[in-house]
Formats: sequence, structure tokens, C-alpha cells
Amino acid sequence: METSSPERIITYVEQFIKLSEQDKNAVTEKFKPIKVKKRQFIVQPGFVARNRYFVIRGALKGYVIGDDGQEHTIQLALEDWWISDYNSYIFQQPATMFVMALEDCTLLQIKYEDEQFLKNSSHRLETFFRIIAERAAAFMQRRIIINLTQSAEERYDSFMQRYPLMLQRIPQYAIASYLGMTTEFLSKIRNKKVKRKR
Amino acid sequence: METSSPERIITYVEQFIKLSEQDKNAVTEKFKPIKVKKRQFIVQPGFVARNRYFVIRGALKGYVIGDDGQEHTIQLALEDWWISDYNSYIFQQPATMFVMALEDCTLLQIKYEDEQFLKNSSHRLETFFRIIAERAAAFMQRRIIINLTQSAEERYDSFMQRYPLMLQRIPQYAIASYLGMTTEFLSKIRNKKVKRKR
DNA sequence: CGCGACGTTGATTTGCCTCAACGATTGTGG
DNA sequence: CCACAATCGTTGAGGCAAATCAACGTCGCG
Repeated sequence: METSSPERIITYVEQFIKLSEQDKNAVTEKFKPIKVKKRQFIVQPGFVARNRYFVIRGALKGYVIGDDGQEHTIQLALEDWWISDYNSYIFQQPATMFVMALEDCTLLQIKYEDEQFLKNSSHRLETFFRIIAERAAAFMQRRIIINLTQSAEERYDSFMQRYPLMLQRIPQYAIASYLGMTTEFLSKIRNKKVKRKR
Repeated sequence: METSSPERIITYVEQFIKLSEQDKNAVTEKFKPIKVKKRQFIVQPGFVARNRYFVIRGALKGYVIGDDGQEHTIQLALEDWWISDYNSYIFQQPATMFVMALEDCTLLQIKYEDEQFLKNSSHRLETFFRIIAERAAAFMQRRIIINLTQSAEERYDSFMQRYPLMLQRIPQYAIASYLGMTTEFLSKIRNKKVKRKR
């Protein structure tokens, strides 16, 4: 049996702030463990993303379908990452993204209203959510910079270096799409690297 | 004489949360008005961005210089926008960005430590900074989606629609770079539009 | 008035995409 | 437990959107 899920999020939160016993209880109460099976959707376009998810175990992707019908990966998530349609969740407006499990997953789910409650009832928890929002923004800004400044091969290199675990568990086509290139082109990049090493 | 700067930020903050008199005083005290002249830098690579800036009047751009020596616009700001090197400011690490005034500007400047103080001393102000961080993250995610899914011309169209004011005040080359294309290509897009209209 | 900053236009090149065909692996129902 | 389909990755030929390079026009300002 894996470490119990609520324990995991307490540990996670305590990386950033100190929690009173009361805070811990509130957090444990509001985050509900759920299981989702591979290929199952937890967010779909047109519906408001009422929940935010913290990954205890498993892998997921968030993607949009462009006008051309192409799939574009916006987010990837493994253990200890958050996932949802960020825009939809924050503003409680209809989603544009799909979020789908790439493996069988155990997640902790929190409802929008419950998150508001936690933030209102505890300054410390408000601080926690502020910190993760800041980190999300910083993360996305780095991604924007990479996308604007680097070639396809450089983007793949950065990704490999920073997220070696993802390479093992996320299908190539999802990574290619996350990096803003086609599966075919990523395949050619990898092939070129192999040849270069000999 | 323009509306006094501190008043402006109080109005801005009150769009999102209610402020006690004490909060108002604290905010007014910590945000310092400064003037910067066109072409002046307020953030430079290698130095920690110790401040975050709220634009009272003027226009600024944040950009990085890629390995190829090319300039890439990461952020643009007009009245009521925030600007800094987000990563550098949040983590208090050396910046990778330049932030430069495109016009003579009046800004409100807040020091990192003072912002921490405001957040610690008032739950309401903590909430405010949480909200703007969430909005920053949502904004950047939308930009990532646009960059991944749209062609150069579509990106320019979205930009025109959403930020018509920017077109008047930001030089074309900075907009082109913000949208991830060259000045020359943007010029050709605009030219094509003009022709199409006749 | 002259110089630097900004924008335009055309010719050429290129990084990446599209399309198509084909293995390898996985999973699934009979 | 096998057959067959679906999923995933690879490879190659050809095409296109956007970059690069180069030259030139214009405007504002020191």
C-alpha cells in the first residue's frame, strides 16, 4: 500500500509553509483521493473545471484541439504536479482543454469552493496558494522564453535535461506536441542524436 | 498634473479586494513613485530584480537576447500593467531579462522585502498578491496556447483584437518579436491585409 | 541637416510540416 | 491463446510558412 494520499499533500504543503494542526485537518478534509483509469478524462472543453488535481501517482496530459484538428499538449503532470485547465479553474469559466490520464492514476481532488474556503479561513493556506500560483507563473514564463528563443532540437535538449523522468513515461507524440513540434520531427531529432554519438 | 500615483494603485487593488484603512496606508507607504526616461533600463541580466513595477504612465518592454544575438520580447506593459523579470523577482535570483522603457514612464516601485512585509502583515493583501499571481499564470497559459496553436497571421489578429492600444504605442519590431516572428514578416502580413481590403 | 531608429519590399533559403508507407508493440475479443 | 486492430514510433520525399539577407524609404530628433 502506498503512503496514504492525504499525508502526501501535507508533506508537499510543508515544503513551502508551516501548518497548524487545524490547517492540516482542513487540508486533509478538503482534498479527496480519487482513482482514474488510463484514457479517462477529468476535464473537457465546454464544461467548467470545478476541480484542481494533485497527482499522487500516475501521469496525465492537458491538451487542446486546434482549428486544424491537431492536438496540442499544454500541460504534462507526474507525481507531485498539479493539473487542471488553469484558466477554467481560476475564473470558473468553460474549459478549452481536455485533461486525460496517460496511466492509471491516484489523484487528490479539491473543489473550487473548498479551495476558496481554505484560503479564506487561514492566512497560511492563502500564502501557500499564492506561492504555487507564483511558481506556476514563473514556470510558464520560462516555457514562453524557451519557445521564443530555442530551435526544436534545443527545446528537446532542455526538456530531456530537466525532465528525464517524463521521457520514460510520456508517449513521444505528447512530448513532441508539448514542445511545439510534430512526432515525426522529434523522431528525426532523436535519430540524428543516436547517429552523432557513434 | 495626473491623478496621484498612490491613489491609482489603491483603486487598482480595490478592483480585487476590500482594503482596510490600515492596508491602504501600508500600500501607499510601500509603493514608491519613480520616473524613468525612454530607453532607460530598470532590470538587467545578471542582477537580481529587487523590485516589481506597476505602470502609472508610459510603456515598457521586457526582452531576452538569445544565443544567436536576437532580441525576443517576453513582456509588454502599458498603464495598469505590472512588469519585472518575473522569475528573478519571485525567486530573487539573477535576471535573464532586460526591462527597458519605450516611453518616458511614471512607475510605482515595490521592493521584494516590502512586498513580503505587506503579504505577511495582512491576509487581505496576501489575497491580492495571490490573485494577481493567478491571473499572471492564466495570462501566460493563454499565450502558450496561442503560440502553440496559431499561425503568425492568426497571432497578429488575436493581438490586434485584444490589445488595439498596444499597436499605437509599441514599435512594430517589439510586437513582432512578442508574437514570435520577425519584423519583416509582420510587415508583410500587414501589407497583405491592406491589399485584401480593396 | 544628417544620422540613427524604424518600417518596407523582394529574392533566396531553411527548419519544420505534411503526407504516405511501414515496423514494432500492445491490447483485446472470439 | 491466438488473430487482428489499434497505438506508437520511424523513415523518406516533397512542400510551405517563416527566416534571412540585402537594399531602400521615411521620419523624428539631437
